[in-house]
Amino acid sequence: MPELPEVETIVRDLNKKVLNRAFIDVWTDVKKLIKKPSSFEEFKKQIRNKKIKKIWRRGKNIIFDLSDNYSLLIHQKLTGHLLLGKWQIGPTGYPGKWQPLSRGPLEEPVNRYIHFMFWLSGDLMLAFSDLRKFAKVELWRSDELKNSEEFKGLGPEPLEKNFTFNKFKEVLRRAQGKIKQVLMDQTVIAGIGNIYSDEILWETKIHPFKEIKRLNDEEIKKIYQAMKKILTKAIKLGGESISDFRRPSGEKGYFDSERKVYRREGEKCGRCGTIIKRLKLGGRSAHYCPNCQPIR
DNA sequence: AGTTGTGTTGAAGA
DNA sequence: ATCTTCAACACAAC
Repeated sequence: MPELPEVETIVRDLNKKVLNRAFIDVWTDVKKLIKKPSSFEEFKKQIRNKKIKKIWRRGKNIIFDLSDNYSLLIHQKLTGHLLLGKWQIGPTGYPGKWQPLSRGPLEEPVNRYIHFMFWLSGDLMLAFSDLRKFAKVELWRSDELKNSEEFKGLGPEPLEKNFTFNKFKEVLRRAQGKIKQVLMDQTVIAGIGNIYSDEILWETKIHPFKEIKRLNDEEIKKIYQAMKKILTKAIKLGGESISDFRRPSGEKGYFDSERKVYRREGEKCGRCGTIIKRLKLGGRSAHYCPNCQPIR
């Protein structure tokens, strides 16, 4: 599940490998993932021969800034991830499936759900693997994307230097509801999902269901600090690969060694030994330690 | 073998 | 308006 650290990992890896390459051609077997422009044919026509100027992240969105004022936006949703390498449509073994031409992590099953293939200049391919086909692919005029409603609606970037404690307090004051839900609300703050909201709240010893209104300044400060610390550390480790996420090389991220509560229901809390529990919150799971994170 | 859980987002429902 | 539920989809685990 790519959240901010996973998306950032992909963006950093890609920036090292594909700058100044051009999109030569594109293939897909799920045209409906392209939400903009309205047809794959048009998408293909527009992206051809556009050069990659810069790759950046906004929330969980990956944006390729291209030549001629174009921007390619990819939201990986639950199971999507971009891969770099070389493939060919397999004539044997798995007929009709993309086969990596080198041995290694790209051969892993989780990297084989390839539904987009981009040919880049300089003899390199960019593949998009997305098991559940939830992703969103859009080609924008760069200036229109920056002024789009979906971009303006996104909350601030938690890791930006000018995102101060006072600004965090301000956005929380405007929000309402339970802290876990608010942390995952992209219009409040951009990039945090289920994994990191659970981890941040365990770190701060705050119950995921605690109402925003009932948080005092000290608690908000703790959340602010834990958020910066955990997201930064996760980026350093290349993200979390407990499930489908892989970096562009096909390799796993190593945040797993730091994972304290997410998907650890029934295990012992690393701080106090109490059994970690799971609660349902708006159709998704919240993992927490009932001793360290009392309701209050 | 059928049912449920998985988690992001936007749309539909209340 | 604002909150909750659900659908999109594929697979693992029960």
